[in-house]
Amino acid sequence: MAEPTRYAELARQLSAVGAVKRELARNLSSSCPAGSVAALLVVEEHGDLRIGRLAELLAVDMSVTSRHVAHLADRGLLERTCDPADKRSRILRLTPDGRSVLDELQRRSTALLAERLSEWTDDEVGELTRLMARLRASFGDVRARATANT
Amino acid sequence: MAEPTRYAELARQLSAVGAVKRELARNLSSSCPAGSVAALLVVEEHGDLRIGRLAELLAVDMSVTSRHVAHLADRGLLERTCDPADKRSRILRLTPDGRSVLDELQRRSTALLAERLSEWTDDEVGELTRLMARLRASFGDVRARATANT
DNA sequence: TATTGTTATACTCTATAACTATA
DNA sequence: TATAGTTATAGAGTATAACAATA
Repeated sequence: MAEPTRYAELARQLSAVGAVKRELARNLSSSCPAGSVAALLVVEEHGDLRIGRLAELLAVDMSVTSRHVAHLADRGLLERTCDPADKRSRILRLTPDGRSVLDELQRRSTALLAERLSEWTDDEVGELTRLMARLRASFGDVRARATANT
Repeated sequence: MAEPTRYAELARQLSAVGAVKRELARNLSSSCPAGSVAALLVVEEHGDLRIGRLAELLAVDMSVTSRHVAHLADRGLLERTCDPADKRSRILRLTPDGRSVLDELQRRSTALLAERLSEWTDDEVGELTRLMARLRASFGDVRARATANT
């Protein structure tokens, strides 16, 4: 349990991190919208999954996810196959093209971060990444965890 | 200088942190839009400043900032006074009402984070906050630094 | 001429609600 | 009845471009 002022400072940094994301997005200027890329990344990270599960992991409404998935499928970056066990469901899978897009994006974001964070040590970058992942697990995955077993 | 894979992992976490921000915003459900609150926080943090400077710190276009500021001024949370040294400029200042809104929001976000991050130590929360602030300084403030002396 | 700020327009992301198909 | 997904609509956030006032 941390001191109360710690939480206020963290909340402020969370609000301010939007500036970093905007700068990153501007410099990457991908052909694929950022929201769709976020969805693609989750599919890559978690492997095949349903749309509802993807929505939980993204912490957005299923309707939003459905649109992103439709967009990605139209572009051939994602594959929607019917779930034989539940004909209402559709299983999402990354296509080779989808993987190419992510690889390219990763290559460019890595180069950009390497430039901007040249004064950071390996440990510092790793520590920030680890803590952000833990923040997501502690804070953002509540709904995802709650329904992960259904 | 960190290993290349570190940067890719950080980029992924930056993409995913949106989920945390959405969860936070949902649970706070402020009367004031998140974008305007972000602007208000920067004014509080940096003291009186011009709209152009605020736009740099937020890493958004000045037109966007102008709209947020107009919205905040309409609600009486921000004050726009003319700069005597440059009649094109307007100096922004937090009003007592603006401070009240931020105080209330801080109170609620602190309570929410305290609940979700109950297993984090004081040092861990502090370290994440420190690294996020440094990320913002290293990555996001490039344009802001470049024009800070003009 | 250049700069500060505003406004008009368009695009992306999101949520809510109504709907279809299946369980 | 309940659930998985889709679609229509509306609201917030942002960028670009055209504009007004001042430097």
